[in-house]
Amino acid sequence: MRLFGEKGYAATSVAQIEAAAGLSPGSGSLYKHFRSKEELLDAGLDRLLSTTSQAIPPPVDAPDEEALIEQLRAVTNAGLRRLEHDRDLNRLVFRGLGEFPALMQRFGEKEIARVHLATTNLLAELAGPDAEDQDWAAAALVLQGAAAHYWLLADLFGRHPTGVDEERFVSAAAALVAAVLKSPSEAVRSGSEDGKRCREGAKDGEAG
Amino acid sequence: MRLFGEKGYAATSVAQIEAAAGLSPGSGSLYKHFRSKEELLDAGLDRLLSTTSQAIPPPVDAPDEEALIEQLRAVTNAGLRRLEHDRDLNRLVFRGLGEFPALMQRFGEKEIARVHLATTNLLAELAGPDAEDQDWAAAALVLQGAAAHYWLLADLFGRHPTGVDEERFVSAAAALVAAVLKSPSEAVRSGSEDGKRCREGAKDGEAG
DNA sequence: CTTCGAGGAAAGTAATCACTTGCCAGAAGC
DNA sequence: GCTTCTGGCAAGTGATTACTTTCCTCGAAG
Repeated sequence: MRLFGEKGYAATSVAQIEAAAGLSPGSGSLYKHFRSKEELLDAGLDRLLSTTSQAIPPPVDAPDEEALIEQLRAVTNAGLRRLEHDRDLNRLVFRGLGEFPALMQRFGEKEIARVHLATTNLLAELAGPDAEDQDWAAAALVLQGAAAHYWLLADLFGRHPTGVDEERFVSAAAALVAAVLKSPSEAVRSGSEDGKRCREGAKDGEAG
Repeated sequence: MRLFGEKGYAATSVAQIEAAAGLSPGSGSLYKHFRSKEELLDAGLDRLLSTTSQAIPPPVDAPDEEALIEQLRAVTNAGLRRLEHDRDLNRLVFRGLGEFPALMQRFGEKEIARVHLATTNLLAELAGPDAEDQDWAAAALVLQGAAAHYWLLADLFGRHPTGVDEERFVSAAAALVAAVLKSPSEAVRSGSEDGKRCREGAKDGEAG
């Protein structure tokens, strides 16, 4: 999975996989364990999806602004660390999985939906019951999308090509979210009629 | 370039390229125009980088909140349209360019830096001179990162896997940015000592 | 009418690919 | 001790790869 993430599925040869696994490259020893290269990808993706990091500190209720921002910074940081922890999986999705729509679908349903739901719930809880009609699902998308994109570029280039370091990014993201949590605009509501369709379905306090 | 973006560089064969170009697949006719497959990628990337969309409506000064949010929505929308317009280029960077660090570097310096600078200037202008010490470079990263990630996932999956449509996303992103522009938090400043290093170097009003 | 060069096609070439076959060492079962 | 099974390796298999060589056509130049 590391090789698939680094160089893509098509560009990784079975011989290289065997060498990385301690087997003799070129010998078909890999086929004593998997019936094909694609089955190996399938099994590996299953394992990656089942071992993704889960827990994130649950939110506290009604903090002051200082604590709120610190909490948002912690959540964003945890998201970045999560992306780094599941590095192979994330790389794989963006680079090599384009030719396998079925596997892509699995990732989209299992992982993206899970993280997005958790982030949505977190924002809704942090905002409190006063702003229940806001489209926190869309706001969560902005936060986690920004984090994912920052990590992705930093991963692709070694460091983020703009030179903005992680601390500055995390601070800016936390400030943006904190601003809407404090003074929610009506524009969030006016975005769509069924904007509040995505509800708090899972009550477990995971996020990231 | 379209094939490279769709299936990746390694997974696209010269025969497929020839077929897509109207040549007879399998014949080496491509080599009458390019000396190698990699030189084709290089030349194609050059052409894509030189034909990226440029102009975005320049910002107006000191609008009220309604107009400000509408402007931010327009900018975010323009960013999404820009990503779609340069679809092949963006796909290529995230999927197939991992094996060519030199080409990656070219994209990072030319394109990412350019868009990021434009977005930073736009935010700084919209915020006005009262909030010049804020880290607009990092805030711009959040906005354009969120947009890029939204587009990327929507492109990979056909539509965004969370089900949040474009309008909701754009509204949420505009609301977030509008909130910090209205009531800037000091946390943006406290992120880093040299947070305001990235200044307004180019005065052309491009963004997206 | 001849010359010629640009560009396309057919047919190769060597390398690499995923994958298979045959063989064998060693541990386990009886 | 004999068999059996697991898992490793060397040596292939045909397919596909990027790329080359050779030949052909066609249109413009002289």
